[in-house]
Amino acid sequence: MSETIDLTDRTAETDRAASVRLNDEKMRQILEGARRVFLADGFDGASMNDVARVAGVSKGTLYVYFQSKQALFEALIREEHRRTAERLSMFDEAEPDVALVLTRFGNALMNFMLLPEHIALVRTVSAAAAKFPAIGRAFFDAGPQYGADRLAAYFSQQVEAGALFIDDVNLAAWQFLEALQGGHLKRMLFCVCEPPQQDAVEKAVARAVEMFMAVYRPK
Amino acid sequence: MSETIDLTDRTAETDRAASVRLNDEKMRQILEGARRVFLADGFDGASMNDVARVAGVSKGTLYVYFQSKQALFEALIREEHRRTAERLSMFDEAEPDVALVLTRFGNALMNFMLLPEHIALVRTVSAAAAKFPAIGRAFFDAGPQYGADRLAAYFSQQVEAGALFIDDVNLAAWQFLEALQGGHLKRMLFCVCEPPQQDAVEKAVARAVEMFMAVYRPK
Amino acid sequence: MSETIDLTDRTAETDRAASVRLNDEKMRQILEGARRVFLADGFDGASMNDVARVAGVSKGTLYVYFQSKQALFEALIREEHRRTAERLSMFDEAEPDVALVLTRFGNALMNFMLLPEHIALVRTVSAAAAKFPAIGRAFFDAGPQYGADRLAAYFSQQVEAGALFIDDVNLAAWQFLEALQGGHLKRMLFCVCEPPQQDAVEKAVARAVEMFMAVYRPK
Amino acid sequence: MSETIDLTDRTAETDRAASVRLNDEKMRQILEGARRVFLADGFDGASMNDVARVAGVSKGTLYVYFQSKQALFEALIREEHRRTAERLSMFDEAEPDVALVLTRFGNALMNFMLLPEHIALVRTVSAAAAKFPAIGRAFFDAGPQYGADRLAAYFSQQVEAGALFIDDVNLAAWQFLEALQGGHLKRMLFCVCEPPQQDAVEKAVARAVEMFMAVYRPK
DNA sequence: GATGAATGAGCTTTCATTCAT
DNA sequence: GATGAATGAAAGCTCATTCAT
Repeated sequence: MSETIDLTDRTAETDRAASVRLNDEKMRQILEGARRVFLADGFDGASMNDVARVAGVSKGTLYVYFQSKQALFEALIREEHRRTAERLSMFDEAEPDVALVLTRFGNALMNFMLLPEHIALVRTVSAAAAKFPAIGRAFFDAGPQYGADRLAAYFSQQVEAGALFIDDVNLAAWQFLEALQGGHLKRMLFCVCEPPQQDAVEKAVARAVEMFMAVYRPK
Repeated sequence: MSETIDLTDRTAETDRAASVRLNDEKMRQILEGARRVFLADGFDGASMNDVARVAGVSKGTLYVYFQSKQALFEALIREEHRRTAERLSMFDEAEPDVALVLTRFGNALMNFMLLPEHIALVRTVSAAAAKFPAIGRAFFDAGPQYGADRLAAYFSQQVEAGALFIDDVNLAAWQFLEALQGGHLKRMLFCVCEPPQQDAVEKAVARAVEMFMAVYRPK
Repeated sequence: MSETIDLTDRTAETDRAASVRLNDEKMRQILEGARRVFLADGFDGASMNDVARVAGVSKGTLYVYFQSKQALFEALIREEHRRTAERLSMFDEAEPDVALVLTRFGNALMNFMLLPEHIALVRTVSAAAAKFPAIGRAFFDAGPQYGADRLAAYFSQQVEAGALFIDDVNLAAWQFLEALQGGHLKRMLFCVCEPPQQDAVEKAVARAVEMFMAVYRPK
Repeated sequence: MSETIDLTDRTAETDRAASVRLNDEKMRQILEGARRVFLADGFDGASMNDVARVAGVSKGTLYVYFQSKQALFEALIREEHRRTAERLSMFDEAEPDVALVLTRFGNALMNFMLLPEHIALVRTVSAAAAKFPAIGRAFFDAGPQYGADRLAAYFSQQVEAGALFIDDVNLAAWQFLEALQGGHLKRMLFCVCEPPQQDAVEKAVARAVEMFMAVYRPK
């Protein structure tokens, strides 16, 4: 069952035909083609024909590397969310100014989340989640949930250090992450438009930090 | 071009064949069938066959009422976001306790946004937005944006009345709306799971109100 | 499971989409096209494309009338073996000369079994039987077995009437039917050649009757 | 043209690439794999992929040893019918009891013909005969026809020796061979079932001998 | 107005075959 | 000599759409 596949534990090797060493270059070509086509058209909207053409390989070759359209899609999403996870910046735990840490983190995160290609990924994965729950879950765990966990851990640290007063660090993390967006992500998700002005984003981040510090900073 | 269609200005009448008065009952049947199928399978994943079967009409009849699959989908989304817009409760401007107003509003909104059928709509529309930007925009304007505008207007009122201190009411509205979600909407969007416990949602709403009041309430 | 389908109980109606009355002419066209293509190329060798072209309908239409290639093939074989069964002539029980009855029957049967189109059917069905046992069994029951049963019943009558002495009428029937062939059927089955000369067949029939009467006629 | 190939005159050597001495072990492996796959799935139903996998060699290697799928199939059938021919037991010309000779021969032949793998071969070859007449003919000549010829030669001997009275030894041979089957071969051909009970086969053989001796034994 | 039969383009996938290594 | 990566044609099948009734 596709539902039971744990995407996070798969390595690229397991996508390949057993005991066969396929061409790495071709593999990259195919995944790149799949990325372009799937992210543009969605799972159902994309055709293997298109993927083959964009990847510059024959349709048959697609099936040498991947068992099915679904398998290719899953491999792609796996690949993508690995990049996503790697992207998540760490917190500078040595920096004593919590507001500064959050501001830096917020700006970095927003810059990434508002990239058109990330928006396309979100769109594609959320649509696919209805059909392939495992894919949606893997993306959620490695992306939003992972980020929230890291942030909550940072908060716990600061609470112990007496720099913050928070009773529910998880909820606090989620709400800070949501507030950061200031509607910009939703607008891009639905409106297919250019990313917002850099200063609008920075202002949203600044206000989110302000709001957060107003509640959770010790008086 | 689908990009130029302005969904918000269309009335149901303009979908119909010119100069013919079609059966309203059939029309409702078709839209209900389309709702079930499109929201379950997405635009590309749905087939007109399924829509016809679920609606209980013949495939030919579908094309009597709608020019194409795309036209039917657009009509459906239009219908849906009209319901959505109607759903958005008003603010009790007479109630002097702002925190209470926001809490009531927040709970009502979250209860609606976390309905599985609303999640399905969000998924479907965001996926379709890549192909049919007009649909995404119409949904955004009538849904999230409309809500933010109403909330911002309420904030302006309260600022004038001296009950709140806000310099950017729009940003404040958006951030309050985002903070309300506390990650629950994202989880449902990606994870195909049951709506969260009622008390978890209420806690998220309460904290969002607290956070908001901490920054914007006059000292 | 295809294995459990009882071909003999199906009527033509059940092949059709439920509650839909499809065009009889088209149905006949399709079955005729299928007959030509399947009997010439076998199940695996035939393509639905070819069937559609030979039948003079579109590929899509094939699937309006039949759910799958296998379903079409099964319907065809059902149709064919109905014709086959009808073909089996009765025995003139009033005729007192048993040898004459057997000679007439043998000649009629051989004339039918050696028809190129019957040979093609035997080839196709026996090959398909490995994949679809139900088809092979249905053909066997309605063809060879049915014939053997009828013949055995006739023998029983003659035994009771004192015209023949047979202890195992079933075995006697089978061996008479086999002896009739005199290698001609095998030659056509493997050699793709013209049916043998009429007099060669008649001689084989005559010898088979002789042989049969030599053992089973009362002295 | 495949029609003009005379399988009976080919030796294994001519299948091989000119002037190369290929590995005999590999050759056997391939033919064994081909036997398993072709006899199970038929010519059209079998894939070179399956043959390669079952044979334990690479797909490329198949084409080193055989020019094409058809060539491999022909080589296999050639191989098979050589085994078949070798299988045909000789007649004990010294044994004075003709009925005993025929009974021994009949039992040995039936035991062989009813082997599931022989049935599979008959099915596969008869199906292939429509497409590759040369294959069907080669099988017929080396199998049924060869057997009938040997038997007819034995009959001639016995006629000359005064042990039998037969005017057409060829027809007599064929009819004895057919009568032996008693329907058992047909049943297995169409019904994909277990071989019949040993005693049922022996009874059929005994009756066939009886019937034969009743006509052709001198009074 | 409503139907459902019919279509043909296009879908995912398989397969016999080739070729560089 | 043996391999397996790569191919493109063709397979079975689906689907949005049209049209005669």
